[in-house]
Amino acid sequence: MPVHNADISAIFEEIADLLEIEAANPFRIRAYRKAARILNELPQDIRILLKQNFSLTQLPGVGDDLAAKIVEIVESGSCGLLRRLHKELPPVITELLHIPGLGPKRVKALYHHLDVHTLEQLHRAAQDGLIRKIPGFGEKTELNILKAVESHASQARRFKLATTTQYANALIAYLKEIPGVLQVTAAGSLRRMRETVGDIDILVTATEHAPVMHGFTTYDEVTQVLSVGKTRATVVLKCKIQVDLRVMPETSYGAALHYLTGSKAHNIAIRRIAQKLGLKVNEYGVFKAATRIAGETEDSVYGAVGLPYIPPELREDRGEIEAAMVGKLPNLVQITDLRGDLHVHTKASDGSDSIQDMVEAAKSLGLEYMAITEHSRHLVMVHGLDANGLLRQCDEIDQINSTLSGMTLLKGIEVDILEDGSLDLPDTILKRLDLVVGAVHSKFNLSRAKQTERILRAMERPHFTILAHPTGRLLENRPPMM
DNA sequence: GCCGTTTTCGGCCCGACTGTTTTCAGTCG
Repeated sequence: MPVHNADISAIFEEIADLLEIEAANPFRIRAYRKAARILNELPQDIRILLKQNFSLTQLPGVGDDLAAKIVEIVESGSCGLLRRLHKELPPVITELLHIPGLGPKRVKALYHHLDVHTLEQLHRAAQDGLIRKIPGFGEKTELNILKAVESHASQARRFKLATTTQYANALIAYLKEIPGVLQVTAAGSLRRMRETVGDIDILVTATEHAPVMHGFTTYDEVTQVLSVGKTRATVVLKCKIQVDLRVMPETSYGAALHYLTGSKAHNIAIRRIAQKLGLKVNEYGVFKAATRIAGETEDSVYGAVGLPYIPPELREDRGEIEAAMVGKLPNLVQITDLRGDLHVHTKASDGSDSIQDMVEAAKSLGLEYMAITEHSRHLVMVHGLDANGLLRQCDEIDQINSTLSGMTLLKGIEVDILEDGSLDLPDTILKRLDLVVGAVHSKFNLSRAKQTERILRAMERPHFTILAHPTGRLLENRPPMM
């Protein structure tokens, strides 16, 4: 069984969890977590890097010790430290850390006092009223644990960006109507445009706190108020998404937006830079001793630590800070940069509009070209086109093209890549098209080698132009092909 | 456990809210 980067990352995360329960040096724990994150996001395969004699200590956060552990895991599939930790603590105990309200100290106490190490045991202990008897725990804590365990099972962990944006926008519009509210902005992973988000973070600036907190916690989609203070509150919406809201003075808007946007790793890196400059960065601003020197805008926060503005989409501590330091931040693609669309369906297969409707929509977006790419016949459930249907559509496209100015319609197909790597339509038909988009829609679980061979074979066909959705994943629904 | 334009040793980001331990630890973001 080959060891993937993600496997090593998972082992380091588990070690960090167990060390945390054992109350190990917090910085040692952080080192394991940082290395886990780096490995998880590393584009190159560790096994290949090792074969090329790459020195692992060149990776950020990886020193001699962790490099040796990575080699150990790649070679043996496991890690001695993790085996030792498992002798002291049952492996499944780390799942308790994922219950909101339970951290390492409480998990350790639950294990030592009640021998609880699974969710089921935790649930039973809470129902039996045993938890409140542990020193440091009380009736309320026990009730919160019970509720958390019960909702944990049914709760999806992350939500798609597009879905979350709808809920966030509705809430933002509502908050803007509250008297005294000046600005309402979505922050967090939503603002960083991550493909999935775990919760919604909202920043509000207002002349008064109280009306905002009252309005927020009584929003009619709120089903649970998890916490509410003077400047911060957390609720859960009907759709099960958690929302964190922070109310800040207007003068701290930039610093608060930076803090709430994250990512956590990016913020830590920025704070470390500030520290070296003798400054302190928090959500209220950038401080030199007790004097605030920046914080009204995000620009001012970055400026105070000697950096240009870094767009939210890049704030993951994946090299953007180093790039910013030397003036080499990339220019992000803007929606206005898009000149055409090469993957479009109409109601001829599983779309919902006519070609003409799609042309109008493309024109209104300022596109210069658009390819019509229906599914091919193999996808019966979406009325994929056969050769005759496709040829008829080609005639229709020619006809519409003759009436267009300033925009070109292209003839295409999203042709199925069959299990053996052949395409779902013959070359004699495909050669009449402007482009051929190939895609896998079935047999996602072939072996890695077979799947690769299948796709490579398809790409070698003479008229093949573009490979669509290369991994076949559906976010939160179907894992990528491996 | 990592790291170094103050350091090869001594640091390591910062603050809010909750519940319970009557002054603060634990958890979270």
